[in-house]
Amino acid sequence: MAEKDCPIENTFKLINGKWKSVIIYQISKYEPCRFSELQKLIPDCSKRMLALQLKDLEEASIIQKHVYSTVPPKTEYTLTEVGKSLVPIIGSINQWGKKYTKK
Amino acid sequence: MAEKDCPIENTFKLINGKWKSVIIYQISKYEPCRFSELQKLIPDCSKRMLALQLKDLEEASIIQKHVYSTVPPKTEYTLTEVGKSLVPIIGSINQWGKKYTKK
DNA sequence: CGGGATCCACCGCGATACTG
DNA sequence: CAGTATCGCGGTGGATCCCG
Repeated sequence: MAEKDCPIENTFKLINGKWKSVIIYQISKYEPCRFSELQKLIPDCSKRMLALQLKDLEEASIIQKHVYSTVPPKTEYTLTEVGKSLVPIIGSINQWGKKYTKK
Repeated sequence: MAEKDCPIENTFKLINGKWKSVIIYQISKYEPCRFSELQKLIPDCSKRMLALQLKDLEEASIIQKHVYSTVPPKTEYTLTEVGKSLVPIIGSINQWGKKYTKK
């Protein structure tokens, strides 16, 4: 019998969403990151998606948003401890991809 | 500048699809697995989806299908070397999920 | 600058039924 | 037993415009 609620599935829900893992990875490399920085780092992710994914990640307590209420506005994203604990996993996924993903 | 083609994204394409990672995990624990075994192990995954995902994984050379042309038919799924190399990663995802995924 | 709101196209996925 | 075929809908994500 399979375990009733699957940690794998739950975890995937968090880092899935098409861009979340990449966002976490980029933030881990360059944090703190501004919104516009992330746009440049992940050009294939639309502005809308980036905003949505960041919101999801924030609600999942994986990243933290710091808003500076200046004009023009400025925000910075950093990883939480939970988010940091995810980095090695994403790192190994990255390594695996380099090895086994051809082209 | 972001790397042009992202290994993370590529890898996620492989193990994504909602059930693939769970399928790999279950096969790694019980291989060789029959189709009906996997159905019982992952009851939330519909028969149709299971078939589709297994086909994807086979085409990605992550699993191998062995068909016994008997009556009634019998198939067994096993991991390839590539598939096995994925197991530790999925394992750590599982561990992470146990820790940080509440209820 | 850093988003949110709205509209819409696509396709992932379930339900059901059929086949070798 | 181990799949495939067809239908249909709901969610995901892109394009565009707006707003503090």
